[in-house]
Amino acid sequence: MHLYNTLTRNKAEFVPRDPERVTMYVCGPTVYSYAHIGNARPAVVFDVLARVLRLEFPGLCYVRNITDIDDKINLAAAEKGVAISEIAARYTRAYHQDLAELGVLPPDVEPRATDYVDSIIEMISNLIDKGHAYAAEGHVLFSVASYPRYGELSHRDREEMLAGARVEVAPYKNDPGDFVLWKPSTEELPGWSSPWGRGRPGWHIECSVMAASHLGETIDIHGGGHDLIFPHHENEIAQSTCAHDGTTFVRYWLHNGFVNVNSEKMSKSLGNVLLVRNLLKEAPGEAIRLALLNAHYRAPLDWSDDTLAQAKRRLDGLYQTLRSLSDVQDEPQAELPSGFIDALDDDLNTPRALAELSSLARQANTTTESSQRAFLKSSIKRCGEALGLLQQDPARWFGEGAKDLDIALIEQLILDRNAAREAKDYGKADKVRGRLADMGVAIEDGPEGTRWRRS
RNA sequence: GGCUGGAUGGCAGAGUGGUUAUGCACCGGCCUGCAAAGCCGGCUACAGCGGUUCGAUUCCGCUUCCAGCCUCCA
Repeated sequence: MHLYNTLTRNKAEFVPRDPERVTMYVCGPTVYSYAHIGNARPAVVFDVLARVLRLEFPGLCYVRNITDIDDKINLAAAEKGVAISEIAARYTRAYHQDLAELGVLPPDVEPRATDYVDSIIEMISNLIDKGHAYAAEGHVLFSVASYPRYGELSHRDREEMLAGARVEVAPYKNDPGDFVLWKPSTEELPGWSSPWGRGRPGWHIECSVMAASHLGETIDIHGGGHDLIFPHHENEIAQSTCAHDGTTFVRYWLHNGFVNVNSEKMSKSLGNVLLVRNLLKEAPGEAIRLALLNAHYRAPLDWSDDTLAQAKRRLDGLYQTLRSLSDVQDEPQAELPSGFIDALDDDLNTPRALAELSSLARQANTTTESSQRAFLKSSIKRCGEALGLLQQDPARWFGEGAKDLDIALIEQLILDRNAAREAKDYGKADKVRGRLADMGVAIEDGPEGTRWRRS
């Protein structure tokens, strides 16, 4: 498999340090509000990467953290008048629910920052001892000047960064680029006692600590949103590398592109933040997942009014094919077609993989030979599995068993209509079909009788 | 200002130095009582200007436009 590494700006073959235990860390959410589509993208993308890696490396250890200590959480708690822990718990739960709807499998480990404060304090002390950090006015800051390779990931020069600085530099910083490892907490804010007084961790340190705790000093893959390249990941590199005496922190850096909404950046000030839970009212989670995978993960994805509907219709077609294959056996051990594998092995090219999947569906729709149909069904299901799609029963996808539909009535109406057709009373037959259509039910007459689906 | 990455058909979105992406929508045909689904075909796409080349959407340069990051936003 070849992956594009942000650090080298090149696609390179992925060769794990230890094929028995491939290590991947992805920056998870800060739990201060409901997940939006931009949070969903990395979750889905790296879920697919984990699935694909596991095909070759079953010993993959995938860690995705929850950052449950952060000033944004504190702010949300103050605004809503609830306890900070309650905010974190509430949105962690919501995050899990939303991702489950999108077919995202849980990572192997999901550490929470607040469980690692002792280790965070330990790493900070270590950095101070080694001369990479210093305490000032209750804060502890990382000294970027002590790490000459700072800026390597984001391709930034420290001098140049200063020229473009938009923010006032805190007076306790030795260097404007220094960032906070630890900061003091007031009485009402969550805090832990430390050698520098009661306080809480800064933003970046928790990921360095959790990654090292579970995956060791060097990890194979580290992923996250494109915006995290600077400063978050740049700072993680500096901290981790310095704390571990120069040991390589991450071998492959992967970053997913942003989701824009109608060509604009999604932001609270523009009021165009698309929450996963709201999108789930418009379409099934699987359609959202497909929409996310329809673009290459590194490219920006523009979410327009049409995006979800297109994905939904495409899934309709795919499930239609699976439904027509319900008479043949699915072979769970079937191998993935090479074209499909090649696409995913090429820096996780999901659009190309989806094209392969569509091609299999077309073949399945064309052929009548039953062993060939069974083979294609198995291939489609295995491809779907790798992408986290097409795993439900087509009947379920098309709405049978849905609570808001009266199945018995639908079936009775279909019987009525077929009786009318038998009697060549097409006027009545069409009238019944119209009634079903009003209920949101579409009818399909086939050689094996009439079937229906949610329209 | 600095650093990245983009500009592909009605829409979404891959890819390639010369041959079909794929999907959605639309149009025509087949099938069907009619539809739907499916199948077959169509819809003459690669921002602009130069250069390299037998040949460029694909390589190089320039221009225009767009997006992201520049200390706590996935």
